[in-house]
Amino acid sequence: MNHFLDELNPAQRAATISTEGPVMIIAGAGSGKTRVLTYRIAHIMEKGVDAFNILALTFTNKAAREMKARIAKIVGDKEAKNLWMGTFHSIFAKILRIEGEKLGYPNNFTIYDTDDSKSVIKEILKQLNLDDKIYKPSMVLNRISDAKNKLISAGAYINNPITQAEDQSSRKPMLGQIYLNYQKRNFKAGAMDFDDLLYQTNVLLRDFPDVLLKYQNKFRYILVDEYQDTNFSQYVIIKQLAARFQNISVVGDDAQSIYSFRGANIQNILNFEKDYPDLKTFKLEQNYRSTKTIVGAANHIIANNKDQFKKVVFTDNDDGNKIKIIKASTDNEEGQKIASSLAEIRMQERAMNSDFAILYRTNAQSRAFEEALRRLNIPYRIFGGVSFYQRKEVKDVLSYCRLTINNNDDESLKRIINYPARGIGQTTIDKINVAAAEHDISMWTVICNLKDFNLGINAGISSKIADFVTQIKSYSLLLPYKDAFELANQIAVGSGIVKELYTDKTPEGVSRYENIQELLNGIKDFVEQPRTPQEDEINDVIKASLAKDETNLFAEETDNKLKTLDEFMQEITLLTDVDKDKDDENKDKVSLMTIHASKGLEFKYVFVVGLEENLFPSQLSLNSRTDLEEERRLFYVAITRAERQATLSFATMRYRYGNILYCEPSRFIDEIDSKYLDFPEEQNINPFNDTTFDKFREDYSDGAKKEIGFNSKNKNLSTSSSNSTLNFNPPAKKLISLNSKFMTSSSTPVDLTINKSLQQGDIVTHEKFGKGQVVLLEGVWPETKATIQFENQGTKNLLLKFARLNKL
DNA sequence: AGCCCCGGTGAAGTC
DNA sequence: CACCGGGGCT
Repeated sequence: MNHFLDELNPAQRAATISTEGPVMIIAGAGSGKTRVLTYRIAHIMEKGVDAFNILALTFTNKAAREMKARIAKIVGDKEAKNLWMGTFHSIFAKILRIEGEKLGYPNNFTIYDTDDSKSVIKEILKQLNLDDKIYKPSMVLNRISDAKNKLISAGAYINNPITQAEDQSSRKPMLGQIYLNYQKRNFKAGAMDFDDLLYQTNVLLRDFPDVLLKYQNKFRYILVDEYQDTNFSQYVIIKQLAARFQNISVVGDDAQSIYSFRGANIQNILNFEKDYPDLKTFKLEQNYRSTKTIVGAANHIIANNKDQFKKVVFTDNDDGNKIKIIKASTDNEEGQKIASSLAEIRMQERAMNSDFAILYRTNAQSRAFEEALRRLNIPYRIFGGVSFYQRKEVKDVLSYCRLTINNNDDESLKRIINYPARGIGQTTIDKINVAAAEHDISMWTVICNLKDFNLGINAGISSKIADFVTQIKSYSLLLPYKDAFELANQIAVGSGIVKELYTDKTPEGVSRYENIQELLNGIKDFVEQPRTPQEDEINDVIKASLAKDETNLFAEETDNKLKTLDEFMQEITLLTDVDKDKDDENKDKVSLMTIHASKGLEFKYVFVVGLEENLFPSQLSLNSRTDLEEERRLFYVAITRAERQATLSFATMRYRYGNILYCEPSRFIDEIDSKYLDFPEEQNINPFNDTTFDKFREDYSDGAKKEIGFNSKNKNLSTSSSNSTLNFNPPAKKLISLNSKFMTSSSTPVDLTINKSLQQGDIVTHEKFGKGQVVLLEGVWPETKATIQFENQGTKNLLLKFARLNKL
């Protein structure tokens, strides 16, 4: 049998066997990067290194799983299982579960998602009496996120003259204070946001040399995939961990760096060379994935960027088909043309649905393709977009789970303390919230000791709150004894959510009910899968800490085999879009996703759609060269996903933001040498003549200008000279809204004396419904309901204490 | 206490 | 156009 090293070309082989010391591998698209990474790990293990001593950081959990499976085939399942492999976020979340108590976090800390974070920021704005129009929560969160990814603490932020000057000049001087409060609040709630997982890991490694040493010794070999997309915070973690043994290898491709918006920094590659002067660098330049046409076109595209490493990607594969350009008149037609082109290729090439991907710049573009595919009965799966875990009903159940695990999780508490309705109103919740903020404690602590706070909450509501506390406590006590499925099921039923949804027989209600079932099924699957060794390790630590807790009387009886709810929650919060694919992997479906999500994947046939100026490249990227270059790298990533054939499409008109927008083909199409391209036939264009294509573009932009010519008033609304918008504001609609405004503003106070004395048969007038007759009176004042037959508006049931009536 | 309707506002990519 | 928050309605 061949040894696996024999499968490699000389460059790959050299990169694979150079296991000691710092190594940088610059790997072009499709050059066998994953194979090298996999074999490197296998090779290190064959040399006798224990899998427990190897840390591999990948971009998705799915990539980690697949790589582990490949390694298992070489070194055996048992050994491979012991590897520490996963995304930065999931690996360091696990380490923080073990070590976080040193930083004052509970080991069952909650991970706040972006919604939670924004909600916390909104509260802080309220508390500080700041305008959320000026301090937009998403903007504030971005700013905090940036700071954390640069390892700037709240204190440092406030004391830093540069950030202060920036915030002063943007009229947001309180950002530092918000950041400080945000950290305090999250800490108090025992919660970390995504950036904290990296930031707090840095704090841990900085402030606890013994911990640093422990992990330096543990992770003797460190491998980082997609290194071009790491940010400063990640870079420092790696640098610290590798400092002792220096067996650090990074694999990346500067041409595929597409995440600068979340702090990724190409500079990390350059810094790497500075940090490790005795670094060995390898270049993988032979592409095994794609045809000569695709590789050639991709090289052509990327050559337009100034910032790049010298690298020549080449292939010995066939020439393959030219890259087809599809022109559509509208976004919907684009969907149809892509779907039928897909069906045609599928038939001609006898391809599977799963051989195809449709890649777009923004999630909002997916709709037209979904519709067209559905019409042709082509099964598809869509990655990203609104996640299953974001659905209201799912989040409700998960909030119960989160609060059960971490009672201090204020965000979850607020969500469910009155859902399903149990008579704890907004006023009460506000009081609790204010008290918690004042005393710097969690809302849970307040409601557990309600008597001590004198909040003016009456006995009735107090007892309802006490019931709620008892209920959650009963779940928390069960955590160690029930598996995740049993407990989640008990929570879903016991909370009343299942009942509430079950009684709702509307289509939406049924679908919500099904989503809860799906969630529970997912938890069941999770419970049935055995733990990995790292998960066992973390489990031991958490269970040991539970045993220390004297309030937990039965901790020593805990069944260690049990996969518990807290483990499930950890797992799902850090899934990437690609990881979240719930479908059976074997199902034969077309993949729809953003180009960002497609990174690292490959498909035989790829459609890159929406190639229009201001969409791709995005208009937000047009202000700076570096942004435009990132956009171009994104296009490079898209094209290089294709093995056999790539197709590009654009529409000349599309709906966006409720307007019709006329579009011009993307400059990126121009940037490809036309010898690689196959233009639409009806245009009768000589594909070997670039100037003809320029003309073709001008025709479209001219056409657009002509068509919107009558609407010149609106022209100045558009952001670029070549795109114009048409605004549709039907006058009729305006009138209606004016009318209703008029009606509500002229309202008069309700005369309750009249309402109280109404009798059956009385004739009344209502300012909205007109004239009518009382046909029925039910209930005792002030809950009296009247059924009134209006002359023109039909029969209405009105609550008399509210209804604005006059007696005639 | 919730539901509904209105008007205002925003609109890229993600762990 | 889609989403959200506010305020009116019952």
